[in-house]
Amino acid sequence: MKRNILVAVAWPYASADIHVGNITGSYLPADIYARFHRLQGNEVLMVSGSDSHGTPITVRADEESSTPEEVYQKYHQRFLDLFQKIGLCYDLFTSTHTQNHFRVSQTMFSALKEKGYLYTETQKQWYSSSQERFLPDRYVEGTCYICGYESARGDQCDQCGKLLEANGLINPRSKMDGSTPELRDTEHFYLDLGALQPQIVEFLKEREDYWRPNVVRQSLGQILAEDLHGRAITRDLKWGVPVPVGGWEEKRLYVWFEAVIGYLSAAIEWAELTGDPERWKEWWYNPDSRAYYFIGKDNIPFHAVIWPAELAGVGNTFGALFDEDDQHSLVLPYDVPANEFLNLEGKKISGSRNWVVDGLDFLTRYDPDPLRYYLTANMPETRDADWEWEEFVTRNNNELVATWGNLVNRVLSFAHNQWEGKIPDPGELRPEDQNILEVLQEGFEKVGDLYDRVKLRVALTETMRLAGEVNKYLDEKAPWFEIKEDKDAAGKSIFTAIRAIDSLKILLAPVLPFTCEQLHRTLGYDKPLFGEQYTDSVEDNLGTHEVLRYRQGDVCCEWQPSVLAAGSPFHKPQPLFQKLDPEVAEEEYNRLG
RNA sequence: GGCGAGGUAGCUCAGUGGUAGAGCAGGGGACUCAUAAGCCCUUGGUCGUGGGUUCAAUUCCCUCCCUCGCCA
Repeated sequence: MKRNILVAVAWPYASADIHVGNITGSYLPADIYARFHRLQGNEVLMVSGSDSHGTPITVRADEESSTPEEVYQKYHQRFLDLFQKIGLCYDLFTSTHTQNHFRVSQTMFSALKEKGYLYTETQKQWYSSSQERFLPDRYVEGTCYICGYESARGDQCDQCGKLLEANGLINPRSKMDGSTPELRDTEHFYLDLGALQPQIVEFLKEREDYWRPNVVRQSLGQILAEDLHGRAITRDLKWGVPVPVGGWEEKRLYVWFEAVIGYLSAAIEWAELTGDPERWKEWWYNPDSRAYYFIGKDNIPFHAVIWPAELAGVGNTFGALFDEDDQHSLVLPYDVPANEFLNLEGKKISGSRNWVVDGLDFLTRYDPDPLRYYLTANMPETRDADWEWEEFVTRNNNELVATWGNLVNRVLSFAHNQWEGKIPDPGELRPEDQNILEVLQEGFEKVGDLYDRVKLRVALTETMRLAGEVNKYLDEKAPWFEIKEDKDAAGKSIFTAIRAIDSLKILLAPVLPFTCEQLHRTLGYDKPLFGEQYTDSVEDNLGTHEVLRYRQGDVCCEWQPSVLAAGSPFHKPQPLFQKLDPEVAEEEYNRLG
């Protein structure tokens, strides 16, 4: 039975480049998951975009004497470039700065308001009269009222480590221009999480048995211990989504409230772009569809608590306001398989201290599949992991080149030389041949189950173990001896080995799409394994935004063992992977810091 | 302070109520189809500490210690 799978991927904040930690945290696992389900024949919709609003972008714009729009566009373009190069097959990677997203976000806001889950409250906040704007807490500095440290930030003191009430800072000054801010009243809308708490607790408890413990227990434990309270969802800002209420023209929706709505708005935009504007409902209004949210652990509260609260809160009111469908509620997250963090050589990744492996920079020297492989083999699914250049080189050489790449190369070279580029006809297979093919067949179930449960790291380990089994089989049969005595016997071995390789190709394809596609062509297939990525320009009343799209097209192969036929032609193999000089590890390490 | 995750062979990690596994690294061997890759054999661990439940715990419960994260 075909299933609708929504692969919802974290929205990168458009004010910094993406590094390997970001990639393995959410983007890569999402892509692997989407590719797996595409091979399964399920209806996959993978969406995300650039988180384009918020104060840091306006601050960056001020620093660079440009506009928030220019800042977000710059990084957005770089995201599109990177995602194509590492093969992230988004059905739509868009932006929050679109007319469509504005409309969807404002509808969510209005629906929550109509349901009574919003209220307003007035608070005091630092206001810079020189800049004529309210300052976010972290842009105010002053003397800590606890320890007396003179350069405490508005939200936290770096000396005593205490979190501060910004209003209490002594001698406050703006980090922007050093001027002295004053406290002013400002009114904001709040999301009444307290009122939504029972629904959230029920939502989490229903999923407690299959969610990752660090995601669900943390959230649930915290709520049960301390209860939820309202959170402001508007800001005094000019850049962002306007608040759809009269008299609120000077304020915007707070990014944390609005960005998560992107999962819904991107699906709606995708449907519009494909010319089938109702199609997003197959994922969002269909109670049998499953929504998976791939995020880093820093985003857990927003996806395990706040976004579900927004969705549960609107109920069927979103549809009623948006497209006059009051029969359906929006689908709640099925799973939030958040990853932990990736450290780098034992230390926290830090862009500003150059302790980072940047995605685009990496790809100027290495191929995407070795990156995807290493990040998957080492994915921080249950706890923080560590990127070590030495391990990257070792795994590349020992596992990709030696175990898998060499298996492909030794079999196909031998076969191509001895059978003139055609797959030998094996006649009747021997028990040992059938045995290894059965091992592979069972692999499809086992590995498939692991992928499905988002245990990508183990799925890959198990697949590589199977590659090892095929190497073993080959050494036992030793077709290079068989051929001297009995070419038919060698033909059986080689036929079996090629089928095994062709099957392994499918098992590995979610993780290694580029090299599996190459192998796929070498084996003589006409149609590709996957569709193609492409960019597109979309115009609306906010301007133009580039998007990344995916065209599934006419593909072949499903999540099934190989049925490659005897006699079919194939090409002489080219190495799938480059062996790396061990010195590379040291060179790369020396680039850091 | 509250909530949570993790502490298993030199390294990276699996795993289970019945006295521990993989890969890499280390040691030895036979072979040559292959990017000197692959294959076979092998050396490594009182499964953080102290208790408890049990016929039996690394696996369940509690204390404590260490690491990391989240919240106020």
